Amino acid sequence: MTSDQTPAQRLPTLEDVAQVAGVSRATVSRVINNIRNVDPQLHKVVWDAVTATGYVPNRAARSLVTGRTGAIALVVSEAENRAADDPFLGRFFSDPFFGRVVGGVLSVLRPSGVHLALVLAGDEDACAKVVSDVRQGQVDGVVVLSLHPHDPLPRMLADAAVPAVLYGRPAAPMPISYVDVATYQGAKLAADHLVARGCQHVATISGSVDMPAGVDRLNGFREAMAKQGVAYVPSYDGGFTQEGGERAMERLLAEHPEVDGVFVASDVMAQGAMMVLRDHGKTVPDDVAVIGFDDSSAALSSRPPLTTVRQPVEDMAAEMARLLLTRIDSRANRTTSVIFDPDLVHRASA
Amino acid sequence: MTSDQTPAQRLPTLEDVAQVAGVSRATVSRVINNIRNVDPQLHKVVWDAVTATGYVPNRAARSLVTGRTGAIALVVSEAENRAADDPFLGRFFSDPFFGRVVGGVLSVLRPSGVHLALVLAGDEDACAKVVSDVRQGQVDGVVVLSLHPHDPLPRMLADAAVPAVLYGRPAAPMPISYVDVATYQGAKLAADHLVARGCQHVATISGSVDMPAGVDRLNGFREAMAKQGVAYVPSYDGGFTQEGGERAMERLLAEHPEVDGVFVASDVMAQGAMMVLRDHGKTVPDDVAVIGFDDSSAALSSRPPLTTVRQPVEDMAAEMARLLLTRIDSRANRTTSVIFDPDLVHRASA
DNA sequence: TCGGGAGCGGAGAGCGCTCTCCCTTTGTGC
DNA sequence: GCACAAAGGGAGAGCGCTCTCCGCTCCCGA
Repeated sequence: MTSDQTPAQRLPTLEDVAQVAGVSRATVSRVINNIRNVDPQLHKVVWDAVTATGYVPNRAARSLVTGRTGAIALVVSEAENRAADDPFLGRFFSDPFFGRVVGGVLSVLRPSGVHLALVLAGDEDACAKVVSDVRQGQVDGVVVLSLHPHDPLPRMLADAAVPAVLYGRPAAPMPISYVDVATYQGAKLAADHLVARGCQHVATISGSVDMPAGVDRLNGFREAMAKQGVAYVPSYDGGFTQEGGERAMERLLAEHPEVDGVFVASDVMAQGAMMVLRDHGKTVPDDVAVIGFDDSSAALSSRPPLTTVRQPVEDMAAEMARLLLTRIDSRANRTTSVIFDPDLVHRASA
Repeated sequence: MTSDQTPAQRLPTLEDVAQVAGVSRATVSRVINNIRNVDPQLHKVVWDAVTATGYVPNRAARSLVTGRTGAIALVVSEAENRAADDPFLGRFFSDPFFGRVVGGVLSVLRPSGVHLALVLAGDEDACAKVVSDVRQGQVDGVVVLSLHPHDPLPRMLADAAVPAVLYGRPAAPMPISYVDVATYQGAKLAADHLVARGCQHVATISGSVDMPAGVDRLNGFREAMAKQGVAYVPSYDGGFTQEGGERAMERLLAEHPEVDGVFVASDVMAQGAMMVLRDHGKTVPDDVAVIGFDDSSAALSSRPPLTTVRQPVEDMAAEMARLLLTRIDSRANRTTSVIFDPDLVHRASA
């Protein structure tokens, strides 16, 4: 009664485990970190002692000596000069995308005990902060969701040669790892589906053409239609916003009233486009078939539900985490890219 | 040339700063942590040395001795027995709410250098993990977004007497800190606005009545209408989903076709309700005025844009962080609640 | 039988920081 | 002028862990 004056206060340390197991601190450490050959019997004895004591490694102490923090940052970078009231960030969090990314990343991180720190990088200073954070060992690396084509963060990370993985190909070529979806292939799925439905007059509403996703979705669709023998596809820029999608569809209907199939480069734009179609008395998909891209929440809440090209977001996010952990482990500064195949999700709009 | 073999490798430590400043390590530490009286002149000398060396405290070393990690977790808890394919999490990330919470929390955390770790607690095991994480010092405390009334996490946190702050009053009374919005007051704003518009036949579509938000929004609205002399307000349960809102509106129109004003307990339900109104040839707000609650993305993307009761989410989230940091600092186990005033955001629907 | 290597485990030195002592210096009241 | 207090600053002991040495044991081939 007098010996244990700290009932539930002090957490068990390596020393405690070592004492229970009857070995030295070093051996317990080796067992826990699976280093070198430890006698299998001892191995078991040590693990029993670990469970008996309820030992959990102190990550601060471990960090101190290894120089790793055991944490990576998920950076949501929206850095770009623009009006302070631009609700872009709101719009970004506006669909399951973010949640899917987090889920995918955590599925890889959790088993390895690595923490995920959330960081919002709103301007160039914040980007600089991110870079210095990883250089100063606040985190071991970063996974980046970069929302703008002119975001300086990817370049800064590449220059600093710091462990980082992007979601999506960077706007300009640079030595940095990323995961992406095979956009051309996705656009082809949409094109082939529209043609198979018997659409005779196909058009497309594109995203901003200064973004890789915008360009690729447009060119991919054109190429796929060309393969189907359709030499020309009218296209209208919707700028990846709902209002842009509405305007683009207005123009499209005005200039090509005979249109009976549209590939819209994002679900949000498609939602706007379908509202306009409805206003013009066109039914979807009977008068005009519509296919979106992303499979965001807009795809489900729109009427009718949107047929759309889906990216395997969770898998891509998980791969980001995997790439990053590998990169951190093998201190080599190699950049890698992994490209995933998209799916066509069949719903009512096409 | 031979002395500095590690050009940009080794980060400056307290020792380095001390050497530059010509004082001891202890003094630098005192200056940096603002502890005891240090000669103001020395104070300046030390800070100059800090900037000169580019020193940044090593948080692992600091954690090791203070026993604090300098990190808190943002737990998104959706634990509850239900179908695996329930897309609730997706729906949750489906609006700016999450982003606004993160922004609010980070605005407080950033200046104090505290990290925000994201944790998804999907089931009871994950909740137990959260509790043990904070007991084992993986994080210093948790900020919780609990999505279900039967979520076991709040109770577990309360029982463990661990630093934690909830967003929203817990479903059952328990000793745990939380921030919330004055729901009755918000409902009153909606009621008064509908009456002021001249609505004669007011009804409400409520959320799930097993959730505090559901009950309070309903009762608050009834009470406020009663104060306006309206003894009875027909109400229909929409279960906080878009489909539920649609069904509730269908029933409402069937049973009370004369309705000319509706308070809908969430924007998502209001979006569904407005679609139904439109299908029935009713215009909003001329035939029927609609007021939502939350000010989520649905409020802006719906047609017409939704007049809605807005919670000061950023402020509330910031307060959560503040409460948590205070609680962590003063190891006392005191629970607090802070209640915020809602606003009525005037848009086109009412 | 003996040397040598391989395998296994222990001892101990820190990682960078905070914080408790303790010494020095300066101020203050009689 | 002296005793005492108070305040500023230094020395040094760890926090809990990893990892490099190093020594012991065992096994194998010569």
